[in-house]
This record gives sequence, structure tokens and C-alpha cells, in this order.
Amino acid sequence: MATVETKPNRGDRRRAATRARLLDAARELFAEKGVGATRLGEITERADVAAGSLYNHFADKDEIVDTLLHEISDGQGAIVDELTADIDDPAAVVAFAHRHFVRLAAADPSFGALAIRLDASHRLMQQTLGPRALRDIDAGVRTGRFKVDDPVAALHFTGGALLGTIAGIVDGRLGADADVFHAESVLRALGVSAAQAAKVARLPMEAGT
Amino acid sequence: MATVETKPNRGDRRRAATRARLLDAARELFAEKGVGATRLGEITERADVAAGSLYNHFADKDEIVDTLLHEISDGQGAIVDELTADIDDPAAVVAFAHRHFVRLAAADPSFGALAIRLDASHRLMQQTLGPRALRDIDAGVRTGRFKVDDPVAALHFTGGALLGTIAGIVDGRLGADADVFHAESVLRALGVSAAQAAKVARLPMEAGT
DNA sequence: ACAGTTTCTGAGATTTTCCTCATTATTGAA
DNA sequence: TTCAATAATGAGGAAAATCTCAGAAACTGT
Repeated sequence: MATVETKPNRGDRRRAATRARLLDAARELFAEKGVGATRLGEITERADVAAGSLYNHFADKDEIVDTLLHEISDGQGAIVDELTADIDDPAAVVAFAHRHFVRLAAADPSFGALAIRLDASHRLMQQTLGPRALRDIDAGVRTGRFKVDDPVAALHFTGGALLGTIAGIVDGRLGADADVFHAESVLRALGVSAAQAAKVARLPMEAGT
Repeated sequence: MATVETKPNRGDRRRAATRARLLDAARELFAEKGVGATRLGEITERADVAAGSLYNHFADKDEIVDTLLHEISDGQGAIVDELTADIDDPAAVVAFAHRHFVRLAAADPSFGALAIRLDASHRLMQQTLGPRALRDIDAGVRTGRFKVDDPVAALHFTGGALLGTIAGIVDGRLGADADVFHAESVLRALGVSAAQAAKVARLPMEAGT
């Protein structure tokens, strides 16, 4: 209602391009040195954009962080949803989702660094990807696949564990193949039998990811 | 050899007191707003200490963070070591250690907030408390109590999960009784049977903590 | 081609933060 | 009590970061 949908002009594209350059630069810098240590001037410099232009797009650093977070979580959330759309077993869904993010962190270091460095990453992860994860956990509890007394506690547990594994990958202590171990541990923690966890965590994943 | 041990003077005590006031203020502020967002001026103001005095004790913010980390990890590490000194079962040791930190976060919100807000808290946690945790995991693997292929991956997994649970407590989504659920999940993830995990995670803890 | 609109630019004003250092206060020893 | 040594003070200089704004450039529609 509020906004009228209209075809993007050349001008619109130019605006979008500088905005994207700013976001890319911010993402890189946040991953490299953390949010707090990144100066707005560094962002505009790396983006090769004039200092003043930043304010045409974002009011302040927080707004950049928020935008980045929504971009990532919406994008990845949708990818995972699609990846697991036709899987019935909740255990397999959870395993696939976790493996997706572990692999993503290995394939794109800036994503991993960002995930663990964003201020209060726990809370934000919970707010954005949390609802989807909680839905999957609940599904497993309902069908009896998971043995979990407190789904919310399980959400925090598994979400934190994911960030922990990502942190291990980011600083090189874990390899890209950590996804299977991680998924197996998640399933066990959720009450899946060891044999089943071992099997489900090793299911082949689609070419994607 | 280097430093001569001598009885603390009144002067020594005064110096130590301002230093302690600075560290307390820093701890509070880091917990409230994160390390990056805390200005040195805020620390001296809250500590009610002149701006210049900070430099009599610390070269810069990093040195404050380091000091705080060592203080916490040495202190809490020793407490946990003592708490678990005469326990043989590695599973019980791990469960007690995790429960201790979960309870600590519930009892002392500033500890919890600090734990999850410290810049790159994952890496730092791993560096400080990690060696002890890894030692306990290794012990469990050796005795066959844990079924874990990759102890380092398990360390990251359980460390992250702990931070996740602490985050849940800090923002009020989990109660102080989350310690049992958390410990039970950790044990399961490490390959302890569901029945054993349920039992060990509920062992009574010493009055302490 | 022209006018009107939007975006970008970058120098510099403003604000914030860090840190030094001359001075004052406190302490311990003689 | 006096003196030397150590610690604390806080005003202010230096540096850094944020943000503004007037003008240039790019773009659109007519």
C-alpha cells in the first residue's frame, strides 16, 4: 500500500549499487576487526564512496549492522527452508540446517567471522533464525523424534553450539568437515539415539550449499 | 625471584583499591554495553577516579579486558577445579562444571552479560577456560565414558552451547534451573546414554556455587 | 536540449575520545 | 616533623571520528 512498485531506473540502480558497495565493505570490515573497531570512514574508503554519501543510505553504524543482519538471516533462512522443504524427518531437517551453516562458515569466512563477531550475536541469531529453528525443534518433539523437556532451552543450546563450531572454523581449529560431527552432536543432544544420529547426520546433502 | 614478597603498606592498599574500583567499573560497563561501546572516560567516571589515574594502572582498554579475563578464568577455574577435585567420573565433572557456570550466570547477571559480550567471546573463552574443559573431555574419551571422535570439535560445541544457554539466561528466556537441562544435553552430545545423562546431570551439587 | 530532481562529493566544522603532564595529595621512613 | 617517593588529579593539547552542507554530477521526463 505505502510504496508503489515501479521499475528501477538507471538512477535507482546507481543508488542501489553504492548502497551495496557500502554494505559489502562493512561486512568485510566487521568480519575482519569487529563492529566496534570499525570506523565509518574505513567503510566509505573501502567502498570507494565519499564520506558524506554514507548518510544518504544509513543514519549511523547501528543501521548498517541491522541491515546486514536482516539481509543475511532472511537470505540464509530462505535457502535453508527451500533446502529442507520436502524432508519429513525433523531430525534430518535440523541436521541439514546446521550442516548448511557450518559449511557456509567454512566456505565464506566473512560470514563466519560476522556471525560470531556481531555484537550480541546470540540474541540477534535467536531473533532472526530462532523462530525457524524453534519450529523445527517443536516438530521433532511432537513426533517423538526428539526427547526434549524445554524446547526454548534446546534452542539456546543448539544455537550457541552452532556459533561455537563456527568460531572453531573461523580460527582454523576445525576443518570444513566439522559439519557432520556438529550435526551428530546436535541430534544426540536433542535425544536422538546414537545410531540414528550417526546415520542422519551423514545423509548426503543436495548439491547446493 | 624477580619480585620480592613484602607486606602490603597502606599505600599499596590504596593503589590496589583504585585499581579494583577501575576493574569493577569496567566489568559493569562491559556487561551493560559491550567492550567496544565502552569509553575509558565512562570507566573512570563510574569508578570515581580521575581520568589520568587509569594510566597508572593500565596502558589501554585491551589491558583492562585481558586483566578481567584472567581474573575471571583463574578465579572460576580454580573454584570449579576444587568443586570437582574428588570426583572420578568425567561425566560428572563436566556436568558440574557446566552447571556451575550456568548457575553463576543466573546468580550474577553481570558475569553472564560479560561472558557473552566480551568481544569475540568464543575465542577468548576457548583460550582461557578451554584447556581445562579439553582436559575433562579427553579424560572422558580415554575412559570410554564419552563417545567423541574429535575432542577439539566437542570443545567448541560444548563451549558454544554454554554461551548460548548463558545468553538465554541473561535475556530472561531461561530460568536459573536451566543448569540441569543444559548439563544433560551436554552429556548426551558427548555420547553418554540418555539414562545416564539424566542421572548424572541431576546429582546434587555441593552447597557452594 | 532543458529544467527539475536525486545522488554523490569532499572539505572542514563539530564532537568525541584519548592521553600527557605539571601539580597536589598521600604515604613511609628517617 | 621533615623529606623523598609514589599515587592521584584534572585541565588541556592532540588526534580521531562523526556528521554537515553547498556545489558538482548524474539522471529522468518533457
